[in-house]
Amino acid sequence: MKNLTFKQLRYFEALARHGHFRRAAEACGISQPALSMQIKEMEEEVGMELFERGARQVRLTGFGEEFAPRIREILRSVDELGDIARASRDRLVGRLRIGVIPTVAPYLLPSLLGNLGRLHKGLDVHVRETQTPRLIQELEEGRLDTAIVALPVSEAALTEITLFTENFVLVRPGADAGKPVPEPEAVREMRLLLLEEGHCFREQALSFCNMDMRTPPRDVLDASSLSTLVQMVDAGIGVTLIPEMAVAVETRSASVSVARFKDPEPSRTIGMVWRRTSPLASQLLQISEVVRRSIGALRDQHDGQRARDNVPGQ
Amino acid sequence: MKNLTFKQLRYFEALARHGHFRRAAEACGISQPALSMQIKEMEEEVGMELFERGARQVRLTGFGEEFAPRIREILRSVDELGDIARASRDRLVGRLRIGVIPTVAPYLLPSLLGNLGRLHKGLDVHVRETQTPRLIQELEEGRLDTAIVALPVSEAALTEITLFTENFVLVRPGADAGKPVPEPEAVREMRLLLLEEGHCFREQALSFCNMDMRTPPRDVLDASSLSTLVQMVDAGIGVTLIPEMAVAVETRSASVSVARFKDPEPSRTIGMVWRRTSPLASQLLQISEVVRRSIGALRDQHDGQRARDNVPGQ
DNA sequence: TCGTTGCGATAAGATCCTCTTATGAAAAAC
DNA sequence: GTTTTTCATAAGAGGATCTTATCGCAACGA
Repeated sequence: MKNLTFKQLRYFEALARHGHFRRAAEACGISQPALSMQIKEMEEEVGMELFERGARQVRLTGFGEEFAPRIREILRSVDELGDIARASRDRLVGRLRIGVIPTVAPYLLPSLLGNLGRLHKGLDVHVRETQTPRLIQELEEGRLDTAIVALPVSEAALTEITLFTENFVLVRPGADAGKPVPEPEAVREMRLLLLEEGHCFREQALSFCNMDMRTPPRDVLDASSLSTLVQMVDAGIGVTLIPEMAVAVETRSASVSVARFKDPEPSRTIGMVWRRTSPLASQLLQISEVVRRSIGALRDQHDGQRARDNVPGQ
Repeated sequence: MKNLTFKQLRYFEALARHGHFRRAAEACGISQPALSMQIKEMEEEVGMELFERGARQVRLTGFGEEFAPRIREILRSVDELGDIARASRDRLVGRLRIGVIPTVAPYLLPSLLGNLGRLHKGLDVHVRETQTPRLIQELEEGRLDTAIVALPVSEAALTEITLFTENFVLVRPGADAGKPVPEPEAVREMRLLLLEEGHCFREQALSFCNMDMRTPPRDVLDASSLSTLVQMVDAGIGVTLIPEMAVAVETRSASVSVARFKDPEPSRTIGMVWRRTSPLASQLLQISEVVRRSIGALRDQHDGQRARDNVPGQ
């Protein structure tokens, strides 16, 4: 049964339908002898006669009739493969496994998932939220299709594209609202609250204050989310830095003040990365556009809120 | 999608399983470039990349993963075709449509169907009981596989084999039991009860009495079954002829007498016919053996009963 | 950083398969 | 009895598929 071919199945089906070699051959677009040979070969392959050649008509044998519905079913399945392929040709479809770092996920995802669902119906999005090193590892193992992280990643096996750059802002207790913005070095002397180890944002914040990773600030509090940090500031425990993106969400229900730094403002660049070999490259570029659009929407929203709250703009 | 081949599907499956071209090729018994080419061709056919070629590993794309289970299902179905063929190779299997004339069916079928069911489990027997011309027509149209009729049929398109020959016996009212057996011509003068037009047995009986079909006997009664004929005789309405085969069943509950004719006894030959082109020929020969065995069992039963009832033997 | 190694892609030629046209044989139709 | 219809067979052309040899690329090790 190893040498059965699709052609033979199609020819079988045509012959069963027409009951006539010449007409069936015509329907298949081949000559009558070609069909005779293929049917014969198929019968040899199967080891049973499939058709009864009468003087005036060709009929399925009882055995052939057992084959016919199964063969039709197989041909249908194969045609369906074609349908699926055709349907997915230019459309982004199937599973998309996307990783996002925790300091981006809660702000970006609601908007992004909404847009993806609207723009790419039939796309099955899986989200993984964890820290950069694990995302990169899973990406390289093929367990993720892409990741949204802070650049640069600098992995030879990965392609990275920039999505946007955002500044960090200082979050202080509401009472500090009017005070001058401290110099980076001055922040070192304040009670600076930071995320726990492993978050790239922690390193970025430390780096801005010119702090070495081996000489941590006086009193660190290892929070697991920006939300916790802001709540801590609100409780008067200290100050913290958060990315602009998080301002709208995190300061909404807290009486804290937000202050921009003087130039050069601290910032981070968020980008998308994927395996250089990924065949999804072109689709991922499409996705990156959707991400930018989602960010844009967030920014507008943020700006609107900033105006209402009288938060210093840039 | 018209040029997909089974080979490609098998190669796809192997590559998906091994995640490695060389090993997959080895598993398929071909060289690595051959596999590369077929996969590439398949991808072109589909219009999508199915595998992601990484530096160190080969993985299914998300799209490929949608294909994989379907392809496995198709391969499974094809293998099943092989299984079915192998299982049916030497065994008589599937549907067997058998036609039987009404003057044989009620006596032969109980035993025959029992034997067929016992000897060929999995054989799906369909029985059609009607008169010879219709059986022959349905046979030639391919709506029956074989028919059991009185020979000869003399159709060029049909093969016929003899199953057995049986005599006709005279059935008279029980009161006539001791009377001498009449000459054939004498029967003509008796009130001879016959089957309705169309039954071959009617013609055979008439022929025995040297009656032309255009000069029917004085008082015909067109019965639709031998059973009816015997009941009529039992009621004293006349006499009839029935084949030996029917004696045991039909005279069991009637007080009629059965008499053999003097040589040459009237008789008929029952045989099996099928299309000369039927691929079932060899299986039908097997079937014919089962029929003979069934007839033999009937005869023995009949002989036993004849001995008990003191019916004249031959 | 530079060979080395492993892997898949590509190239060129041999082989096998499948198709076509031409023809044969058998049965049916006229 | 001749013609027609139909499927099978034969022989050769063309195409598909395989093999061996080789390339290019990336990862790995010294």
